Amino acid sequence: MLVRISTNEMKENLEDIIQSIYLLPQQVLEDVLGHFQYLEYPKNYFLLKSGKPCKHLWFMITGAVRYFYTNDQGKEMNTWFSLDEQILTDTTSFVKQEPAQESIQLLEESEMYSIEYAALQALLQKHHPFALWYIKLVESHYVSQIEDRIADLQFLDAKERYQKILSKYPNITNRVSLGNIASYLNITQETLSRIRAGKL
Amino acid sequence: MLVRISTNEMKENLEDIIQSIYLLPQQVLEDVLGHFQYLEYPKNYFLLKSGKPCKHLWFMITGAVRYFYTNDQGKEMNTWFSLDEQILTDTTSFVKQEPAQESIQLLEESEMYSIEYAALQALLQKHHPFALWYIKLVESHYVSQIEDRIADLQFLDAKERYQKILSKYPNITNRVSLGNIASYLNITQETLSRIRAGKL
DNA sequence: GAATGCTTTTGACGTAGAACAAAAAGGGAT
DNA sequence: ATCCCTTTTTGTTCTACGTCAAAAGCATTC
Repeated sequence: MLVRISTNEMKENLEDIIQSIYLLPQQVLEDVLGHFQYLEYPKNYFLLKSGKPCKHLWFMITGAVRYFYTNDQGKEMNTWFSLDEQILTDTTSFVKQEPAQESIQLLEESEMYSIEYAALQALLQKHHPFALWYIKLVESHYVSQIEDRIADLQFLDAKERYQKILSKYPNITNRVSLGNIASYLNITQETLSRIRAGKL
Repeated sequence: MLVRISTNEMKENLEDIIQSIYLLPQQVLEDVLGHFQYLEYPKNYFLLKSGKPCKHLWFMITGAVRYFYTNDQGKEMNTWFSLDEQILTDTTSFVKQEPAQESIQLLEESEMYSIEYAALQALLQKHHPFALWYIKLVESHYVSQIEDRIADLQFLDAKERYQKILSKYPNITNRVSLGNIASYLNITQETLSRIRAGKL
């Protein structure tokens, strides 16, 4: 499923998000916006399958996705959730254009804008302000989120990590199954069920 | 301790490292090199203390450092080691210029080049190619390393993580104490000692 | 509303690694 | 060599969480 909407309607949402990262001159902004596409995808759709290079950077407007690895025993292990207004990509695969080790799957029907790797690279070369914009994006999106996550994994136990994701996404339990959350927390669903029941 | 060496001597090492990230036009390169400083610090020196904003990006030439948090109980917990030719900074603190949550301490006498945050920002605004250079730096240094680390923490047990750091830094056991490595692996030194002895 | 298939909960038991304690093994200095 | 101080190893006990198994809850569909 893929729906295009009018350029005007599209611009409003996306423009705000882009300008909130780093203000671009009007002329650069126009050029940039022209390279984004509006898309709607159904529940369970794969934005990215492991083994393929990640060719897009997505700006999700509404929806929910999970990132996951498949381990040697074939078990899927969630590494991340993003709900609603978030920037999505497999950073490692995207920046190197190498096969991704993880997959990105929708947990709900979702709407988003996307830009292709090649278009992004061309814009970086063409517009100095866009390069500065992208630096801000990488710094704020990739880096800060990810470093937080390391500290969590290293210092918090299962219960604390559960509380933390609940405070980040208070309604996550209504949108993501217990099994998926347990996988993200790297505990079994039985253990998460007991944490939830207050037995741990 | 702080030693300045001649501009010529300095340039050679640093220039290679910089150009290996992304090739800069000669004129931009000169401007950039002029903003780096050569430094030597003694063992146990703190490049960064938690609570202070991280004002520098360091290019270590030789030496060894640990990154660590201090938890609520006052226990120091290592999050990372860098040995020899590595780029060092507390990314989160550096990009936001906010107080750092972690500290960076030398484990050996070390030599490095550094550039200040303000100088870096000015160069990014001034030179489009330097902005492209910095994007490469962030993508390769910050992002790839960090994402690997998450996968390790999430999917590998203590023994596997130990083997992995050994394969990254084969001689790490000669340069970093067992206690420091155990803290990085998030296990006790007793457990690491047993892993080393093959009893686990 | 019975049947079918997911998701979540509960129970019993096993285990990796923590915590605590104490012994052993290395270095330097004198 | 001897003393002192740090680092590493060994032994014992304890606990959070995993594993396996089964039951309960909740939707869909016929």
